[in-house]
Amino acid sequence: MAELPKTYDPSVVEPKWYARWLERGDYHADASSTKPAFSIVIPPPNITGVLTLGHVLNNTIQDIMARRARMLGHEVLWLPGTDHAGVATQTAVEKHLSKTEKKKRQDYGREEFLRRVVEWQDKHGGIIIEQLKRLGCSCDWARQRYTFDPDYARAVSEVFVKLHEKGLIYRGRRMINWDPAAQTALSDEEVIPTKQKSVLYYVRYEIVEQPGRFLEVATTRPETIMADVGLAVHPNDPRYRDLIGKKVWRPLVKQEIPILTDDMIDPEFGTGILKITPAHDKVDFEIGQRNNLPVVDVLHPNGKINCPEATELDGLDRFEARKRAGELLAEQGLLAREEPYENTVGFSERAGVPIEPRLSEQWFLRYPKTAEALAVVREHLIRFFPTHWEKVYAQWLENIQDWCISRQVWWGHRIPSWYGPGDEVRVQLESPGNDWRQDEDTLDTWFSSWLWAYETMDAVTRKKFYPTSVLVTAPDIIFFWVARMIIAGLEFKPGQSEKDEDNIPFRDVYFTGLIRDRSGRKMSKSLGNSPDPLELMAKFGADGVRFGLMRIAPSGQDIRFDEKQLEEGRNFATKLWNAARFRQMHGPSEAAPKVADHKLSIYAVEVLARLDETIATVEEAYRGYRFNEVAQALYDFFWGDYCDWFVEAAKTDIFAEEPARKAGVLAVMDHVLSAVLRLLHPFMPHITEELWHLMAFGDEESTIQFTSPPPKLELDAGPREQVGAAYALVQAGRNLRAESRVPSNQKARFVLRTSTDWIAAELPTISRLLNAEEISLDPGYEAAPGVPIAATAVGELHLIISGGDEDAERERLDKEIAKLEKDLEATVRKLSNSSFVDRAPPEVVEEHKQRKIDFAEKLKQLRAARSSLQ
RNA sequence: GCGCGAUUAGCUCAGUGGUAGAGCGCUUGCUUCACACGCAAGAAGUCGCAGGUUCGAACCCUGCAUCGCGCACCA
Repeated sequence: MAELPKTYDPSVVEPKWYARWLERGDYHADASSTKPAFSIVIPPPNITGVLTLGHVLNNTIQDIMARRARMLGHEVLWLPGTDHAGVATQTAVEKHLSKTEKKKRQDYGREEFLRRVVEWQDKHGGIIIEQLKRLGCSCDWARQRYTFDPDYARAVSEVFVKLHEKGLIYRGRRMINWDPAAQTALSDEEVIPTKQKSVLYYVRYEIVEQPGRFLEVATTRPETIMADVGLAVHPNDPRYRDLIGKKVWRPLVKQEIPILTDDMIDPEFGTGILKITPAHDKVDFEIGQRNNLPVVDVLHPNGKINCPEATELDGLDRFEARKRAGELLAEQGLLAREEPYENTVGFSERAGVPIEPRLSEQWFLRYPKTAEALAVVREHLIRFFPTHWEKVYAQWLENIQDWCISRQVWWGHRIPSWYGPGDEVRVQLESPGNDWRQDEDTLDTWFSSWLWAYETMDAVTRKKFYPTSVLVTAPDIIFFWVARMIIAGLEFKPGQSEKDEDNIPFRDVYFTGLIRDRSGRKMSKSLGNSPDPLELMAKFGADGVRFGLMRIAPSGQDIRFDEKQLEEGRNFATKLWNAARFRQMHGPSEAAPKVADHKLSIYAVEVLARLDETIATVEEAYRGYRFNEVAQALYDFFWGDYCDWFVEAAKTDIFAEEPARKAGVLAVMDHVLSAVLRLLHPFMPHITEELWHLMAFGDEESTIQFTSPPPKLELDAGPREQVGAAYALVQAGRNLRAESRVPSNQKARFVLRTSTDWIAAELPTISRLLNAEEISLDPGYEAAPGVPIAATAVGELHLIISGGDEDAERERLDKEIAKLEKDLEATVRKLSNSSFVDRAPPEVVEEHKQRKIDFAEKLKQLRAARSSLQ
């Protein structure tokens, strides 16, 4: 057996194992398996995307669940794929072409442009897939899907046709969110309300019937005044009652417009008068409808002013026009004043520019099954983790609006609507004939992703794996994706029966936190605060990154990212490696050690008992999707209980010349290491597989991936109290050493004043842990003045040093006595409180009683020592 | 305006009713025969504020403050 190198090199080991796992076909999901099914569909990353820390977090969690399920004997399907990401991809390609070829998409024409997008997709697509593989994701790559796969695309069209037949999809001229940069309609969800510093202009409108009298109207958008078709006040506003029905002169492009009333006007806002601009505001549009007002549109689709009558403004960009309009009004004496103002403006999620409310002919979906979608979550047919997202979900569904599903981008699923001779419209998959032309628009990307949970599966796969077990996603797409997938499942019923429970897309939804940078900002490309996960993996290993991230990712909380945390993950991997290395130095391991056949030291029993407790903690934490707790429990057990305490204590037996004892200790090490490797495997797949083989815990052909996690041993925990006392003794001794400035490399001598008999047998180990030259037991020991002393449960411990410093020791003892007195007093006070004794749980009272005895005993020891120093 | 989170050691965060925890950072001592990506010891917190419930509150309740995130027809 070759000795393992001192530090573990993940850059070689990780790719090696990943390649082998793929070769073996370990991630292929067998739909005909009789094993219980466990399935996850990946939230498909954008085809042209690159891996972010968010992906790392999200996919590590999915991988942990998939790997654990395999170990537990499930047939696992983790279905991967990518999303064509309409607007996002098109924008990226447009940017690229404008940079490299200085051309716009219109310069190429639709066909050529799409060819360029496909070219781009083939070049950049799949990068992220390779990155996921580097992370160790155990997806069934043979089933990788794409939202543009021919049959997937066909399903998207079919769904459109079906919903149209049901009357749920309709075409209409309505107010929509227009992105002037991408020049497409957007859904409400793609509009990000953003606080903005702007200016409130108070514009003067002259009353037609009373020349010389002006009405002041507050607006943030003077550039749309030319589109004003009226003013409105609240019907009960006494200030303006006499003006209702009269007219005013519209500034900039002079025209008479009426003054009317509407309940929606807030008399408190501005001057209590609203200018009605139906073409450029949703509320104004509604008021206009109610009052039969015309619609005057003064904006081009690209956001430039379209108003030849206003020569000064025509052709200007909307923001320049706003400034200029203000100036013009001022010049004409029609601007009463302007004041700084903060308002909320909708920005396009993709292009990052303010959206324009715009009247436009679009396709809409009236959501089906909203009541059912609410019910399945409220009744916990689908469980959310953490649960508070249920409320957010419900709020959205209860206020749901029709979904604008058409987009004026070229990259997307073409709408299956055909326009024939004589304004005839047909919605169907194939073209009705030669003289029919297809709708130019494409569908919102999410109109294809909402089918992802089942349209990625063929009938056989669906039978075995649908509904999926769990969905792992970030909460920012709860409306975009999660809610819509639930609706799709309930509406299209891809399950094996008509029942909701067979058609919901997933049983559980786990919402991850968002990863922020150190100063709490959201990570984004533009801020440049998003580290490259591949560099991080090169530095810390995929396992180190995974473990480090998971350990600090509490369920559902946002995470402030710090590279230090990944360093800890890497350090933990090295620790694991070295612990295995240490074991290996003492001979070959046993694959299935029978620890019960050996006579075990009290330390061995302790570590085995702690392992049992850890397994219980881990299992409980998994049930609640608390992965950070799993990671922390394993970290604490392995580093603390096993390495720091057990291995150090075990060295007594390892280096002793007693084969039986040595064999026992090695068996326990094998047992624990084998268990820890299996418990850690979902988090750190590569290093655990590597060590599994190096330690020969499985045979050549086997893999840790399909071994079951260790069962609990359920040992008799008899000697645990002794171990606790022994370890406490060691800590007390180490403390004495440090405070008395006996350096770590210097042997020390101790005397323990005790009559406890079992201690004698443990002296070799205790001495080793204390780096003591000698510990003598003396029930009647009288310490010389100035000798450092510590009170322990098994008696006073004295550190023998030449020329003890009486003053220092006096001071130290006083401090310790004072602290003990305080603790004892608090305990006594509590116990003398009859309400506490009567009403607290008996075991708590018992604990306090014991504590009181321990404190009193220690205090007695220390006071005796102190009095000898008078 | 409504709703949801957060507020614990210098930093990042665990901790859901019984003597305040981890890692990093810091101080001190150690290259001690697995590991300096390490070992040992230590300093460091009126658990955001104010009330309440309770024998007992970081934890439960009610306000308030600050930060973040949703939702809403702020012109």
